[in-house]
Amino acid sequence: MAGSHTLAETESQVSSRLSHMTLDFEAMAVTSNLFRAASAVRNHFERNVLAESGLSWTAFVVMWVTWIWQPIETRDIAVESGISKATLTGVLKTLEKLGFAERSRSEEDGRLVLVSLTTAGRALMEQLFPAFNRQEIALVAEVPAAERGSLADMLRILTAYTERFSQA
Amino acid sequence: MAGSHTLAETESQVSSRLSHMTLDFEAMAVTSNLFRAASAVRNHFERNVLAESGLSWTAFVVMWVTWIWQPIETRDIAVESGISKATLTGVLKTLEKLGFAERSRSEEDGRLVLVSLTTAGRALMEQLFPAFNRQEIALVAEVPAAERGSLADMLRILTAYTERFSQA
DNA sequence: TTGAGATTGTTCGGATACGAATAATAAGAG
DNA sequence: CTCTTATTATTCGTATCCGAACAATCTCAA
Repeated sequence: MAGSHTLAETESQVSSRLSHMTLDFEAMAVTSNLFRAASAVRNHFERNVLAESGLSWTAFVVMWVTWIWQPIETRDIAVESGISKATLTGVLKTLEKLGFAERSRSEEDGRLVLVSLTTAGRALMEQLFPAFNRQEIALVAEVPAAERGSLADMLRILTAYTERFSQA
Repeated sequence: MAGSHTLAETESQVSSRLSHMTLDFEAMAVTSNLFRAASAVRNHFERNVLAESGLSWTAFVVMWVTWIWQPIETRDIAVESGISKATLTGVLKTLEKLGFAERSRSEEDGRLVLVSLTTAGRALMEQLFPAFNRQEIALVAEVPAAERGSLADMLRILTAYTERFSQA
């Protein structure tokens, strides 16, 4: 949200719109920057690492989760990937069409569907994941080393807070 | 990505898949947590603050930017909101249909389109934004006060890094 | 055993989301 | 004035993305 305008300009404009309200600009800055960072980094990775493989960010995450834990049930993939069941169904359809993943009914429980990577899918991940990690390293290198752990921890705190609600 | 499994479990599984590679787990944790946090917080806000107004997260951000800077050119809205021009066209169509925003051709430059909120749109923002900020405050309160500024700064660093590429 | 309730994956409808192509307009060199 | 180039918003095609409704399957108490 803080694009071409400076923080001070934005705060001044917001204040003039809601002069009667007491607003917490620090809280605004955190959520605003959280989403700017996430979408900017996501687009960067999609264009510079994933583009040639034809995978979207979400498709890559689903493949990664499957790769690590296969065979894995779809409900678990959805939770680990942070997407809904409905979205996962579509992504799996895409991955099957590309020949990277395959579904199979569970023997023990007819409601469950197990997912595994194909040989081509595993080969892709073995090539793609190291390239992905190299980009992650370059990205995180921008943050002072002493603060990286703290950054990861604080992000975990934000996630934990929101997930506290969805369990009820 | 780090859902029901612990960090140690995940690292162990990843190592067994790529035992020959040297991986930076700290870098992995930062990007992974960045996206988990962003999507978790986004879903939380959509369900608990935006749902009754019928706005999506993106629609809200577009309305917020327009509200602050109106009248504003669409190209600027796209940059400030962190979405593509193509996406913005669709979101504006939705907001016009809901009666919250309106488009008008620029007098000086026939290529430009200026966007403003309607009376109903401004009324909605005056009610919605304080509620939104209250939720932001509750969320950020989870992070130790002394580290909040640092968190915002580090997120800004990540954004700046990726945007360094897209300018060339 | 049976039937009500819970769980799971899919489908459906509608709204993002992006890159590429496109039409309209503007700017600038000659 | 004109033609080339640049800029802008839209359209198009395709892929997410979610909530709600749904059918299939399982569980477990009566």
